[in-house]
Amino acid sequence: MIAQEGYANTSLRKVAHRAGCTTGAVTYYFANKEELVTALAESRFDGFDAMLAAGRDQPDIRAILERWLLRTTDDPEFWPVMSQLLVHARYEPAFAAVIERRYARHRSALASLLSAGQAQGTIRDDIPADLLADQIGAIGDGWMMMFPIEPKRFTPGRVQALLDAAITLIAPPPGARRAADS
Amino acid sequence: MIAQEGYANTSLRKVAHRAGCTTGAVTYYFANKEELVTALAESRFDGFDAMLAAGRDQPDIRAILERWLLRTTDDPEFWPVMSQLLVHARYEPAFAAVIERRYARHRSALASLLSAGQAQGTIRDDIPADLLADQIGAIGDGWMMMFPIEPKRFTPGRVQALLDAAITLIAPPPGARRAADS
Amino acid sequence: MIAQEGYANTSLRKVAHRAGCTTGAVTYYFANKEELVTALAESRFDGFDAMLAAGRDQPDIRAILERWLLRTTDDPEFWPVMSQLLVHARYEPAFAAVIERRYARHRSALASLLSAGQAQGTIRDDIPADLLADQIGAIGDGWMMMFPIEPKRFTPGRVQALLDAAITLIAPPPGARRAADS
Amino acid sequence: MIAQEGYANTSLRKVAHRAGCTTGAVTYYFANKEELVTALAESRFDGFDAMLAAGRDQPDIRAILERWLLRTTDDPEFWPVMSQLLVHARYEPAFAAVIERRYARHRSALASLLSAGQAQGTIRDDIPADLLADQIGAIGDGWMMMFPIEPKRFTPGRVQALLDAAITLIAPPPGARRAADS
DNA sequence: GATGAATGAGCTTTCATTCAT
DNA sequence: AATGAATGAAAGCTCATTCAT
Repeated sequence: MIAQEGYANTSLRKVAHRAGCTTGAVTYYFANKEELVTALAESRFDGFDAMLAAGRDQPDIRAILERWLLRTTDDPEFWPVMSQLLVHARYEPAFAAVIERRYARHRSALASLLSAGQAQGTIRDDIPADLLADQIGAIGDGWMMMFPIEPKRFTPGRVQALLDAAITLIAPPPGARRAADS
Repeated sequence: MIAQEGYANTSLRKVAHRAGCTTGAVTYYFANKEELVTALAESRFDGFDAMLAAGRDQPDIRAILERWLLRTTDDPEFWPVMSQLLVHARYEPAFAAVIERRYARHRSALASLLSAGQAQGTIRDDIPADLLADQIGAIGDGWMMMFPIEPKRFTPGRVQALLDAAITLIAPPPGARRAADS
Repeated sequence: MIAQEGYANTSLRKVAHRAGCTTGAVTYYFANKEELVTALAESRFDGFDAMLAAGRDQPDIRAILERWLLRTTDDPEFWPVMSQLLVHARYEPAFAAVIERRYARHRSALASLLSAGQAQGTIRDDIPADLLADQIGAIGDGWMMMFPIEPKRFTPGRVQALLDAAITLIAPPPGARRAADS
Repeated sequence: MIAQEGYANTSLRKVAHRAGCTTGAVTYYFANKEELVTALAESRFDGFDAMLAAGRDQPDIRAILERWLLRTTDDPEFWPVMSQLLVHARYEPAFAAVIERRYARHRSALASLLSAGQAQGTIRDDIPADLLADQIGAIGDGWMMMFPIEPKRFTPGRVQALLDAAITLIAPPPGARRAADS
């Protein structure tokens, strides 16, 4: 509902109707709208975490980014929903807290992954891992933000190119890599 | 109003009250809410363009990024407003068109700047300029998205570090630069 | 509406319908339900004050009581409305304040009237005027409270008898009167 | 619940929650809300009757009034509950019937008490006993009505003074008493 | 140019009530 | 005996919009 109509146009009535129940049933399970939306946010993050965990055994920064990007085709509503939720988080405190906690966790996971990559020489080490994680996170958020507005720009080919470019950005410079190899 | 209360909590009534006029006056000048919001978006882009134009004579990618980031302290409501507008653009076509047009212009300006930088050897050239522009744009959007939610993470020091890291990401790798210099 | 259906069964919708306008029109003039009800209370008190003022030139305790009692036949909804309002006042502070202020005024007016009567020897003076005023007020409130529940008990004859009895209660005792006469 | 939040703000949900059971349990024991409220009214009257009966052996009009007034400090919720119930009785017939029956009984008990007093010469006999009973009842109801709104006016001292005044009002006038004595 | 009255639809939420379990 | 899911109506209130003035 949120993905298709937007947060502002999503009413409990419409949600109930789409869920095939009455408005009363919705408010029976969720004390109020904020609680419903917060539960939705948690569930989306859970789904995303599960997806990340699926590839935990062989942690690979490219695979992570790829999975994030493939959410687009995988579940084309994931980004639209998340961007709606994120943008409204600011005005619903209980909700903002969820976002903050979850995002911090993702960032630190990403940072430790990058840090490991730097030790192995597969990630450039001229930028601290936490800053790299912030930039990668920002790139992901930026894509997420633009996708709902200009989905046509996210063709499979372009997505692939963006992915390659992102990998290249954080790869060690050829000279440095050579130095590490020697 | 939008920055402080969020798009969903912004009504024509409140806008009128803050503007010191009646609701009727608002609807007199703007046929409907979408037109008002679209006008607001245009004006924000205009302001941003003016800011960019101010440094047009000596185009410097670092200065551009710096100006974008400094919007945070400069006009702390710029990012919150823009993120609210962007996220709602999807559901108001006339409005989405404005975004699309303006963003495309910014991206191509950024791409030509990066392209010039690549020719001069100040920007890495192992990634096509248009892809680099997309990534830089995404980073900017990502920052814009997170700032309203976690403003505390955007301390002046962190902003500076993020800026430096972004510059480093798109700088030519040491080896490549030396090769270009020779 | 309140008189006929009771406070709890009175909705803005019903009020609007009876007033021949939309719910929006009601909330346009009254910010919320409490404000509407408070305005109603004020207006009822105003009406009652006007009625009292009409006989101000020749202040006569019997006439006052008579007018209060005749409200029953005069405007048979006055008591039902007032009792509903009074009972709900406790839970709507802005509204309770109005009641308190207005009642205090009536009580003091009544007390000074009784005091004057005591000086003239037309009112018993073995009970302080303010206590007498409280008792008279309580009698009036008690009538007001019972009337809506058992209107049949308030036949014109009974009302007259109650009035006579009340007057007798506060009249000077025969002995005392004789003493005053001498 | 009714005393604290008012009749209009009392829902079966809240009652159930306070009783530590489910809404279903409430509707299991009481077919509907009116039945619950009626049962409450009966129980309150029962409690009041029990209190009156406690002093039945030595019937004393002052003691009766005193007990009624002491309900205030005894059980400070008695008056607020009763006034809420009474005022709503009008709009719930089954409930109004209970009130009518119970009140009639109290009034006749009071009237016979007063009549006996008149025979003994302890109560003024220039007003028929039934009218006196009505007035005393009205005074009690008036106090009950005002107490929830302005509890601060009912200090122990004031309550005592009101009680004394009421007794004085219905006492035989000094002259008449002397005449009866001779 | 601007007002302010008014509309009517829609919102979130609360509620009494029903009923299968 | 009691639960708890679910209903459907109604509540107070907000809103974008219209329009006569």
